[in-house]
Amino acid sequence: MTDVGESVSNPPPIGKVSMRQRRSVQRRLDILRAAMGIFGRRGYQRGSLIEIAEVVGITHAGILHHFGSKDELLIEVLRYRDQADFEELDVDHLPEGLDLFAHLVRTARLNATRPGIVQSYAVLSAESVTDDHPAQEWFRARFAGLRVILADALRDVCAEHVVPAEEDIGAAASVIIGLMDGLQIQWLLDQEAVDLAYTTALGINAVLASLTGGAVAKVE
Amino acid sequence: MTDVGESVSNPPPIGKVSMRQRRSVQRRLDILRAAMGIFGRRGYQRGSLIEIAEVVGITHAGILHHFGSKDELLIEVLRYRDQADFEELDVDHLPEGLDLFAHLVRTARLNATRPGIVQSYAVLSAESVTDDHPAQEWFRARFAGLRVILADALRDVCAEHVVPAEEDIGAAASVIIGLMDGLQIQWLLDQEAVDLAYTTALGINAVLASLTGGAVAKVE
DNA sequence: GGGACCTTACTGACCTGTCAGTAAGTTGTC
DNA sequence: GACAACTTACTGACAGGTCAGTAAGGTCCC
Repeated sequence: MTDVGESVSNPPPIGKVSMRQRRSVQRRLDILRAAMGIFGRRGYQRGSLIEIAEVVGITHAGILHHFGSKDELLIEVLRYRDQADFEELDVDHLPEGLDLFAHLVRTARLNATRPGIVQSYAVLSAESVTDDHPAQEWFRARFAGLRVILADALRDVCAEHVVPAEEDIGAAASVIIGLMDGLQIQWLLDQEAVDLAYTTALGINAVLASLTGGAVAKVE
Repeated sequence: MTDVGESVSNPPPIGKVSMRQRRSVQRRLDILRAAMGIFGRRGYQRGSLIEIAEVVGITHAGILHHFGSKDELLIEVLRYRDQADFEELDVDHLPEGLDLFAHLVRTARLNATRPGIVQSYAVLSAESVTDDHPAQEWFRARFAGLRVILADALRDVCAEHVVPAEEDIGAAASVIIGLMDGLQIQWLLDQEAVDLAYTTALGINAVLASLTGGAVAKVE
């Protein structure tokens, strides 16, 4: 599942900002954006600091000056991605209840316009399950958090109708996250064959309908 | 989606088999199994021929003698995995109609007992979307084939009830494949938090119910 | 049945390339 | 002049792949 915004601690600049500071912040952003692109296209393992550095126009040692190691850079990229999503979708907090699911479909629609970003997320999340991967804990926590958010929203939606068993709520949350992620991979491999937004909406609506006994309006 | 068996062309041995031939076949199998384990645990990129060779008890050059290159080894591993699934589930042809979906849930139950195999599939399929990945075409073809199989089965199931739009059949097929794959990643990251078989069944049933208007029995 | 001859299954040394990371020097801003 | 933001130059590890050589198996001829 690409992209559900999450608050990111970005300490606001206080007082005067020197030109040097501003340049440094800009460089870090440049590097993060480049890294996101390279990691997306090539994966974390194959994507090298040298490639990233070339995009930015510096040497790979310059990147290590800003981010201590490749692993740290990866974690920062993941954090940055969350924040960027938040801004792009122009929301400052996640919607609740049924609105959350409409938001997810909107996100899928947005994602269909940016394969690079989707790819970075899809590749990294799957890569993270390998032994000792630097992003493993990050993704574990992220999925756990997402499941809670989705479960809350599902409980909301169901409250007015039949209330399903708690285990079904949890399972349905996992299924929605899972189908979004799985569809992204199929879509990345064959964008002609899979309509990301349409299939995502169909899947989410199927889960919602089955949980509420069809008593809920379709999101789109 | 891990594992839907597919017929693999394994030419039957004709006439007498020399000891050398038998040993060679056995070695190839040893290597394939070891490679599957290493690629699963470490990914294709991180998993090295030297690691695989150590498991088998030969040198990495020995592996390259049997398989011309690391890329070729990967493709053979994928082929081998398909074949092994077929045998393990003891089916010689895929079931049709509603039975196919019951089969998918059974597969999920089996998969829950073998994280290594699931991991190899999940990691490799996601890795394959990166630029110039040696398994990209293989996975593209595999997903396309799966979508056709699932779409056929869905049409079967729906035939006795309402017949949905053709695009919804295709989307539903993608969703089922996607949710199985996506759930595997969540499960690999946190096997306590996700019940692979239960969530898979819930997802599949939700899609089936939504497509047929709830007029179909649940699979389990 | 014994030996010549070929093939297969390797090993071990080596080559080339690439990588992350480090240390020391340079430049420009505050 | 102090410090941040670099570059240049390098190291050490490790990767996949090549190649010559070796040991053993199998085949065929006498």
